[in-house]
Amino acid sequence: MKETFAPLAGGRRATGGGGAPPAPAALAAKVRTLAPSMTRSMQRVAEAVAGDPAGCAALTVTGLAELTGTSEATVVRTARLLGYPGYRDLRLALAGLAAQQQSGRAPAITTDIAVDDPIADVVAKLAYDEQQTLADTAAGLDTVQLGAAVAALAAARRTDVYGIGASGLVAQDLTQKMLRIGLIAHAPGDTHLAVTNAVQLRAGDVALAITHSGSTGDVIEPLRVAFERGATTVAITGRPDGPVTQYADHVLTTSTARESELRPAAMSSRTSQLLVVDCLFVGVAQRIYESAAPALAASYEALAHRHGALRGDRGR
Amino acid sequence: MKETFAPLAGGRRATGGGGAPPAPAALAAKVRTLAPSMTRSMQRVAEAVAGDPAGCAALTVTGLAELTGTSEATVVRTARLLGYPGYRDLRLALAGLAAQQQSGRAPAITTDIAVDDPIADVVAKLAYDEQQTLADTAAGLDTVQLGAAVAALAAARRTDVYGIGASGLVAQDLTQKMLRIGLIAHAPGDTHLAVTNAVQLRAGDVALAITHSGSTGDVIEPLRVAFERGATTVAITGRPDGPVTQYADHVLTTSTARESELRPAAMSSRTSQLLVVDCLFVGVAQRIYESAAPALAASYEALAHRHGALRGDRGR
DNA sequence: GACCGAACCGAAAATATCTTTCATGAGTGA
DNA sequence: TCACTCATGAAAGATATTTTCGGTTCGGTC
Repeated sequence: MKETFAPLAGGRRATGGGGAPPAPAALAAKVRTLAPSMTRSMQRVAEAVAGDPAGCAALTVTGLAELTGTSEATVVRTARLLGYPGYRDLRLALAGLAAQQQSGRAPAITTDIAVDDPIADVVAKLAYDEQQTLADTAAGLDTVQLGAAVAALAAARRTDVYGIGASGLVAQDLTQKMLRIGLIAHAPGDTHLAVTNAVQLRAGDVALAITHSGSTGDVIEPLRVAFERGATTVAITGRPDGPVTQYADHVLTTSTARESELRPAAMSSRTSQLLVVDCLFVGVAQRIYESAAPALAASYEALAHRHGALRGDRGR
Repeated sequence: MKETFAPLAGGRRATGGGGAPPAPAALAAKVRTLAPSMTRSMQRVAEAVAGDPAGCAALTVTGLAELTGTSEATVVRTARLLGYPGYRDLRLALAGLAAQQQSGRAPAITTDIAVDDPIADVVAKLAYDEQQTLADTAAGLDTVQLGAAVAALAAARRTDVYGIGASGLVAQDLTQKMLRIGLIAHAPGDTHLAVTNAVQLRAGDVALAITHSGSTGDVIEPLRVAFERGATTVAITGRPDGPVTQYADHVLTTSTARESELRPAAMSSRTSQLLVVDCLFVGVAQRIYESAAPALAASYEALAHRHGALRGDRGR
């Protein structure tokens, strides 16, 4: 009998070793995010869980193992990977998810975009998918990590942002915005430049890498250099277990939406990354509001001026 | 290889003789209804359960017993009385209830982002705003104009995309994607380059200008040149009455969401522009599917290879 | 005021469920 | 081909839940 002590029910559960708190409704997103790093058996389990939360919530660990043709151990492993201490907690979350789905509106499942879809359908489906991506990302974002990253950025002497390809544009977006509120940020255009820059970083600086795959060498390399130089490093990636996280003090996970031939992964990852970047920006702007406010106002001013040149500027 | 393939999870005990199916969300009511027929200890348990479903869902039977100063047996008895086969099922229902309650009180995000908003609120509000922007954009997009622009792009000998600042990133995004499916597109980095390029355009080419304000000279100028050279011109702008539309054969309108000091207009306009650009891209990819398909597949391949380097698996 | 019966209640045994360990074998890269 | 890693499930081990059973309290009765 372990009469230890009442485990202080009300409060938040002590986040186990994982670091990522259990997801409430972001489970489907999490499954998609982590699916690539799962083994086949675990994928089967994850698929079953994501496909029928209500049904799986009614199953014991043994039942789910049999249903998916795997073993109890695999089920537990999957639960762990999804961020729960064990199957019991996954099951609880599943029940919650099922209840939400039930009470909520229809799942509104959309089909993939087809080659012969009329243009109006394309618009509707793309908009829906991106909205979904945003919701997933927001739900799956670790606010603790985010807060830490914000704090680091706000206090940084200078910030380097690394990204290649589509992620490079996101990197530039963040850089532009940071410059606009008076922070020093760079987004080196190519890898060599990035590494050269990274060498200059030291404690108190921040290096931020953006890569969907989590394994883009061109981005990892400068981050590694920055990491070793003592800079605070942040990674924005869709693969929280990818190599890039090895050198990241803080990891921000972007969601991975289902993709189709006509809707490459790059689209949803970009949407997801931009949301994260926006969150970082706003968070930082809050922190340094005193000094950022004039800059923000100045931006306003400049824009208003442009608009003013137009016509009756219906402001706002 | 024991592909026994368990038919259904049915193996579990049938719901006891009770006959009453587990209550979904009417738990609080049920507690009140049954309270009179409960013993004192059971009432304590029922009260705790009804008062803090989320908290109780996190407790084991022992924990709840201690919290209420009763015993496990009493907790189980209470669960039975409430219509569940046992505590385990009550707990599951509790988790569902908690999730429902949580999701129920979501619409508090109608306010602007404040300086002292906690980071979690920032995430929620930003995501919500961007979703709103997407919905607005999709609703306001003229599919006829869009279709015409798609047709022009798909048939173009070459395409120039103009954009400055944040819009410049969107321009680059479109350019990257078009190149990836074998179309010739450029996004000149500065105005002079843009104009120089524009001079080369002629009938059968497309020039596409992206500007939120609709009056950005750096973007209008090259578009004007292209227009006069006989190229088909497209404008993506938030001001369908702005100067830029003067030289545009097709105008695609982006939505302008409300902005606040901490959420500059650039954010929502970017989201909006990207959606439009994605629609253009997908539309074009549909039109030239025959030639684009191999390129799209090749992109896939390249990505898969990257992933392959990470770990061995490629489901999907 | 004392006795009796019934029902409440909790401690601990019994059972079910979940978690961990460990040996095996499939797949991979050299 | 061989060594090696890692996924995998069987079974042991740990926890949680359910049941059993006897003590206790309360209300009614004589």
